[in-house]
Amino acid sequence: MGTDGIDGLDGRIIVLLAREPRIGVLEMSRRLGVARGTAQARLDRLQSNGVIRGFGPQVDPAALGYPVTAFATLQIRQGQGADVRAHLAGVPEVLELHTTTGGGDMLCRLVARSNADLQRVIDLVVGFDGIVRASTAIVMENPVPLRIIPLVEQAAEDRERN
Amino acid sequence: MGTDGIDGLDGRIIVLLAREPRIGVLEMSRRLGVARGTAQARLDRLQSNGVIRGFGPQVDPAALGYPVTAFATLQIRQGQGADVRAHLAGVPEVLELHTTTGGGDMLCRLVARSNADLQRVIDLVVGFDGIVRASTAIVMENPVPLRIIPLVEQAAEDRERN
DNA sequence: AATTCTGCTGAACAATATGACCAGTGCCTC
DNA sequence: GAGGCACTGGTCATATTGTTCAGCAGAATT
Repeated sequence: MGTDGIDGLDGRIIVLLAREPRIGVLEMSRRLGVARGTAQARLDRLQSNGVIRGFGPQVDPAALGYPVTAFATLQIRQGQGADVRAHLAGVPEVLELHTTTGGGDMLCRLVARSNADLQRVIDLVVGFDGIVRASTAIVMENPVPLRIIPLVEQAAEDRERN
Repeated sequence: MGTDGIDGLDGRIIVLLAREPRIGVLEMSRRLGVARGTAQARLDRLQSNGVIRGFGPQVDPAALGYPVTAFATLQIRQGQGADVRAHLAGVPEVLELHTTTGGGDMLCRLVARSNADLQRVIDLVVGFDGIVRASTAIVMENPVPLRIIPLVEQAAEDRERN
């Protein structure tokens, strides 16, 4: 396709947007030293490309009253995958769910109101027929919060070097 | 403190913002049926509360050329935690890093350009002195992408019921 | 019962940003 | 050499922003 990847200007747009998300297109063009139309067009393209999925608010579960995060590895009974997915999609405390290589394994990210509440959430999650076994790891620290900037910069550099 | 949690209007603001992130405060107030000043004040409060951390662009690693995601569980040698954290923070392909309960365990999210490239990333990640053992699970599907809306709605309902 | 707080309303204002255009220019490809 | 493409720098009318104001209702305090 050739539509994949980003160049240096795209990279700078994303980094700038990550640092100061509420700036408008005009201010953006000033910072980048390009014409407003250019910034506009690049931003439109990044969004229709799917590189930038959106600008949804980043909500902190802790501030919502859910300070405990955990990852659960689930072993699924053969053929029950779809049911389990539907079940987990219905649990608000399941923030994310992946199916991974190896047998019928899934990995999900959970949050809870407290360590005690985590027990309730886990029971809710694994108390379902298709789930054979579950092992949970509680998050203590988050030294590297979810980030994308370093990867964006690397992708932009790689593209530039072509 | 009592500053934790959100009420129904806060919840509707977040949901609305998640659905149509680029709308302004004025449009927001129209949709919610409140005065502009109210919407303004609520949004400001949500941000200074830390409930909304920001509006950074949500970048899709796949569109950047990194379609492969994996989770790696790392076993760390006693006392080497800080070094390992610093090492992993320097690897762009490490999108996220958590320390979890149990021994010296860490869980990190990785991306790579391909399955073959994943080998390079893993070598990069685990080729470090403090890391004793690593096990990797490659993500095949992502039935529930990272989400927060259901939790926001539940938190708002819980608050309302008081 | 009176008072003070707090949050919401509805309105105003100047300043700014937006979306939509346009002609002109440099670069690359065919 | 002609087109196609992306960028520039400019215009325009319209919409939105940040800020401030007085008024009002309900809750809590005195």
